[in-house]
Amino acid sequence: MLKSNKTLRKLMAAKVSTPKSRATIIDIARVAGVSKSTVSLVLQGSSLVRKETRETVQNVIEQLGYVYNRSAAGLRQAKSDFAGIVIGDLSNPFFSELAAGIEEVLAGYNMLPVLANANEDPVQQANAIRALREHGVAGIVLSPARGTTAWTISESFPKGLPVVVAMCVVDDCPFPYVGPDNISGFLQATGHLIELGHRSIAFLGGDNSFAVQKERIEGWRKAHRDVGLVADDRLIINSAPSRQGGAEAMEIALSHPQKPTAAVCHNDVVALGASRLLHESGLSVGRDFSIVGFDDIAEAAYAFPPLTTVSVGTRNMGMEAAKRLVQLIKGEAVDSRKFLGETKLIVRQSTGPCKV
Amino acid sequence: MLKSNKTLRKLMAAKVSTPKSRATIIDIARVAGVSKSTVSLVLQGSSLVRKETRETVQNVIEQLGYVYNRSAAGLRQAKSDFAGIVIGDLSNPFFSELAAGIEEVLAGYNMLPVLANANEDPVQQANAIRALREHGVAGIVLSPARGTTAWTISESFPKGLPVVVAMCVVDDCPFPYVGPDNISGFLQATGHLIELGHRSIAFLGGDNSFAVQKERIEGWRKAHRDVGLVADDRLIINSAPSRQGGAEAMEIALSHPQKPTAAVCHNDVVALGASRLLHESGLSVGRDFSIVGFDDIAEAAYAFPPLTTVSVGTRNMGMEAAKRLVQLIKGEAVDSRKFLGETKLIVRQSTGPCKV
DNA sequence: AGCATTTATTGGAACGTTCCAAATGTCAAG
DNA sequence: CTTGACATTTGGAACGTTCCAATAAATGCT
Repeated sequence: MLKSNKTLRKLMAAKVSTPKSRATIIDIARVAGVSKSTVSLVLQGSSLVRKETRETVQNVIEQLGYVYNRSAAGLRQAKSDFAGIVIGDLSNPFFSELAAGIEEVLAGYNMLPVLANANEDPVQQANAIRALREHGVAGIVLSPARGTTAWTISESFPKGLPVVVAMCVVDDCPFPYVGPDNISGFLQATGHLIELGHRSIAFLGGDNSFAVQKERIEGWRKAHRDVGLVADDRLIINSAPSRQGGAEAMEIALSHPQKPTAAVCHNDVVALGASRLLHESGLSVGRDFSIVGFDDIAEAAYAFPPLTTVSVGTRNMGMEAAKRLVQLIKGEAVDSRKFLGETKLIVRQSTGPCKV
Repeated sequence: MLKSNKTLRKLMAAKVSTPKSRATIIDIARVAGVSKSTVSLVLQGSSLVRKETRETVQNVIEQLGYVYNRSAAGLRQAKSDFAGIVIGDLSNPFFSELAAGIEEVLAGYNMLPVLANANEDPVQQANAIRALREHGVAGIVLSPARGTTAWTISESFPKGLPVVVAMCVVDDCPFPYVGPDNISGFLQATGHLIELGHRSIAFLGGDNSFAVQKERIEGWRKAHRDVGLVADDRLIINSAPSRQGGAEAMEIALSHPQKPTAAVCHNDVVALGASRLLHESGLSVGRDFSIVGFDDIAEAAYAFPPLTTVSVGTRNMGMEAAKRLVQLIKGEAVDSRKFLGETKLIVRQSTGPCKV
């Protein structure tokens, strides 16, 4: 008797056909009195099915509360409508703006973004990418963690997977890139200081291990050239791209033989650190020494004094990144391999006229 | 000859077995000289397979760069490790903080958040939920769009799907809820004004169509009661929860017979609108009239003058929501059906002592 | 009436996993 | 040498879709 076990299971399964789990295409077919193939055609909006049939099927679908199973479909046809986003930290407004831009464009193509947090750590980043791949995302927008090299990247991605790199240049990387226009941003920042009468303007923070550094320094140089001045390379002071680094760099700047009266900084965090050191040294930021940051992070406005900085149009860059990803996924030509977002100088109170 | 078409296809498929698309469990099995079942067992870390075998298989996996196909697995076993997040707008820092909190907890369970934007529109919200369901998410955190009713919600969700409602109460809704402690928040806000000497404090913005309104007004009342005062209901001035609404409400307040000297507002946006109107009327916010907002959106700090407001610990609420969602998914008991986040008064410059 | 063409419909084989029942191999005890 | 117990491994049937080739039905043409 125990042998009938299997048959029994089947029987029971048949008995309790409708109760658990979602209805399938086959349930629909049975109720509508057509074949599963027909239901599938209706689902795909094919013009092959007769109007009447389509309507019958659609009614049954409605009635049974059927929900399409995309995983199952994805198993058969290769395409997926997930797009992965790998970023440092969602709660950083810089990244969430980016994500929002991506989401907006994706939604226009009925795609859904799947988020993965890399925490600025290459190892976590690799895991995140793997998880995304396991889920069969159609492509990935990657905002590389620091220390990511072209090699790391090529390691993580199989040949065919569409990828767009955002915000942070990786040298020799074969993927389209979307990021801020560093040159123009630093041109604006430095130009602003020059207009205020400053003639000895330091470049604080970062070092050449950052791919963006070259461009940023180039912007600083160009601003000088444009008005017939020449930037003094001795005023480039490297440091870690952190608050601490900013403070250290400023310390060096203050006792520098070239006596800078102002500085542009690698980013806002460096600027904030530098600003604090000035304050602690009894100098008034914006009066005794002018400082400009880069990124326009939320904190820049909170700071004391509110930081003059360069905003990089983060949301728009997210949109551009997503646009390119979709093009890649569809196999279309990509608008341009390198998109540089417009930058905008935001004048607050950390800059003022040169008093020397 | 044309008839051999099918066979030909097969042949070709066999010929070019490895080139395109990802390797499968079967490819691994073939190379490792075991059955697909064994590979599957290895993948699941089963203790049934011999150590040697496991190692062989793992080597081959490594070697072929095999990537697990979760959709395929999901087809067979019912569970998914996607969790849906439905929110109004990612670029609103209020929501992105929430999402970040959710992401953090989810990551701890190796789950991935899938984002869907409802744009504060019930129709888009329903679509978003449907899309998420089609993708087989294991559960959803929903921050309901305005106008969402218990009925709308029950309409969108099948019986079994785990759902946690966040940030915005929906009456008679069977799902666990996580949101700010409105009563205590308004208690703090109003208490702050009372301490500053204000005795005629208006409640600006919102109306009873907002589920949260009752609680917020209750907080305002309680603050009065706690010090033996009695709130004057005539000072409740409804309006749309927008900048414009805030300005309108403030206009009414200014010509109000009860002459309020301060106001608590339904949220920060209302407060900002009210603040601007005061400014335009030549009154100094913080000196001539005090204003407190609610939410502590990023803009609150940028505003002129920086807005005194109540922060609701958004990120933490995201974490609590995710925690409950996971419990629901696992079929465990939920910590509590209703979690109220701690609120914190942030004093900036839109409030000051009563001068009357 | 017979055949070709078009229009609708359909069964079955994929897709890459997991699960089950069953098969195999090894060993110890009877 | 059987038998049973245990440790490993395995083939095949699911899961819910899509695609293809084949069928069925309806229509047009001679």
